Amino acid sequence: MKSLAEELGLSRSTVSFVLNGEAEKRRIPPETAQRILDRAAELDFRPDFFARALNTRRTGSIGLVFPDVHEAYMSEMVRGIDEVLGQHNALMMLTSSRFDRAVELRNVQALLHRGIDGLLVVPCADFRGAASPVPPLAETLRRSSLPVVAIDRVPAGWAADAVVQDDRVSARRIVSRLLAGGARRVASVSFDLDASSVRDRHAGYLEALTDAGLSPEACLQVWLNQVNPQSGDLLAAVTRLMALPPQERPDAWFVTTAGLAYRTREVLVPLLAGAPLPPMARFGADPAFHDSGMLAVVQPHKALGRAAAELLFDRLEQRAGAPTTLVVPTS
Amino acid sequence: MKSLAEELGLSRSTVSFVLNGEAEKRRIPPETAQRILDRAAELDFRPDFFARALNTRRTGSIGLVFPDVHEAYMSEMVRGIDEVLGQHNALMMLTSSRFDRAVELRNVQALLHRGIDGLLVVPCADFRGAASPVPPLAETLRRSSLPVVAIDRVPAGWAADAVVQDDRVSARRIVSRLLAGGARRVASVSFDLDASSVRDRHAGYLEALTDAGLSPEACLQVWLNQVNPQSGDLLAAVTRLMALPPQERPDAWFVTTAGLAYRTREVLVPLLAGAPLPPMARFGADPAFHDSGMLAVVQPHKALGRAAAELLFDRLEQRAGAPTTLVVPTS
DNA sequence: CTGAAAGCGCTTACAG
DNA sequence: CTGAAAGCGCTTACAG
Repeated sequence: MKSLAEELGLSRSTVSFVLNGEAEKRRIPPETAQRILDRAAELDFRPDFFARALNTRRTGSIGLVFPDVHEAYMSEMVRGIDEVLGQHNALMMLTSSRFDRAVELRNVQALLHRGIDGLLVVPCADFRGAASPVPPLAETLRRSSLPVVAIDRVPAGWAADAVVQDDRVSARRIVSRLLAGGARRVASVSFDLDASSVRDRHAGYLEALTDAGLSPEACLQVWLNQVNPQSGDLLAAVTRLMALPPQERPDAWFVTTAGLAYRTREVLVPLLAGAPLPPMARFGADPAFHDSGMLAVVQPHKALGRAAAELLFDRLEQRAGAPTTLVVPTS
Repeated sequence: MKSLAEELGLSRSTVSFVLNGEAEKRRIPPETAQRILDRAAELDFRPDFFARALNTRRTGSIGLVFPDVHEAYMSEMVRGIDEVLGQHNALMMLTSSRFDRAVELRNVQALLHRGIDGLLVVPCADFRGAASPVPPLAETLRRSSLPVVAIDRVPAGWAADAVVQDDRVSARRIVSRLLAGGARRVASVSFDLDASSVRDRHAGYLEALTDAGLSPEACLQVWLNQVNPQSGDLLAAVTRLMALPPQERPDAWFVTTAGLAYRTREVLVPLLAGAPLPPMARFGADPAFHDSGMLAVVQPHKALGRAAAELLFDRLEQRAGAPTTLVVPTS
């Protein structure tokens, strides 16, 4: 930049102003400005990122923290986010928390340190009742005063924006479909996470039962307390339910996530002793070209991503207001 | 840092040296060093990222450019990379090129501008014969002199390191299994990409035929020239093959990628008129809990990721040598 | 309208 | 062994 200024016989300030699009504001003659712009383009000159950031404290980067980069939902969500970031000339810095709140916190701190203008996070949740030594993310973020939007679930103590899908209504609707199909005893299987999405899906399940004039029976709810249901608790729970007298046994299954639904079916099939698989419903679509035959709530991942990114840029551009939680409908 | 130095009655240089782990080299009394370290830890002080990078030109960030973030292979590869980055205290900056070389180039430039110490890229490829206006990635990278490792395929003109799987041997082996099962006319379906992986898989296919004493017949090779085979060329090609006289018709299918294999099957099934689906083989495993019944080459994505990241750090640590291409076996 | 100057928060020869 | 000083490449009041 120095050489650019010297070459054109101008001061570095003038060059800097023009390059930052403040030519008008500074009333620099359009002709001078154009000369600078032309020459900069010729040289393919871009102000040094670090020098610029050291002064302005802005980077044009948005941090993302996702529990995993392989779940199918990721891709659509990232795509939605990417579209919006593109419109704002921002770059995303994507990290994976691997469903671990400690890793999540580390990633957020690393992103903060490296400079991001805003953060989008699909927060991890602890199992209910598991006293974690990791301080809540909300705390760290509040101190940093970084604009941030939570996606998919609202963590405890969250004081910022969030974008979620309508978990309660979706659960209610899909469980109602099971009931409309003739089921009377719908079992529900869920990770027992301290997350708004889990609570809401469970609430929707209960509502559907009530709608149908059934009273929810506690014994048909399976709460899993471990990430890996292969460890046996899923098998134990399903076995227990299938050991009930025929008229008390589940005749349909509602599972809160796709992966868990497949595992449930895997465990269930051998226990059926040849009887037909009862209807199953769950959140999360099948992968392409693989029809599991289950009812599925198709989650609006791309719309969630878009909405979250747009909300974030609203905040960055100071269109302030109290923190909101946007609810995106499912299909 | 200034206040830290003043508080301890030391110069900023001394503090800087100690914080950068050069206490020994500078022969600073261990006791002084410890005082600095302790107080820095107490204050949770970390040197400003931008100021540091402005001087050192290093960021501790590694850029990743992947064609997509949703393909299943991504997750394992990212995990492998992440493990190695963790060991080196590096953070990854992940971007998606969406199979578009123009986007790929933009992403690389954005990463370069934002400062990365090295780059890992799963390169996009053009369709063969499609003269792209986008200059080869290799060119841009050569100019930047950034350490870089290509994963999964070696682009044309690549002068740096690469880590690939053994595409030729894997293809040969799996096609041989089709032949060992009794197939005599194995059709091959592939995107006609200008990529080493595509060439190698095709070579392996031909070798397997030769091994079995069969002469490759050109008419059984389907080359697709568009990303989206739903546009009809796949249907046309498969229809053509199935319209051959019975003894010339394919009795097994080898497809170079999983997604394309599912699409091929989708197109094939209606044409079979109730006849049993012939054996199919392909690269890429089924998603969890979904058995397609096809033979599959399980790709060593995690190992590829690990190996690529390790190679990159070797370069960063100056353990130089000529560019190499590592070949990781499949299973 | 323009430029000289201070400053962003560090690192790193260099002199002692 | 330690510190004063220059410099990394910009931005941005401020004075004119």
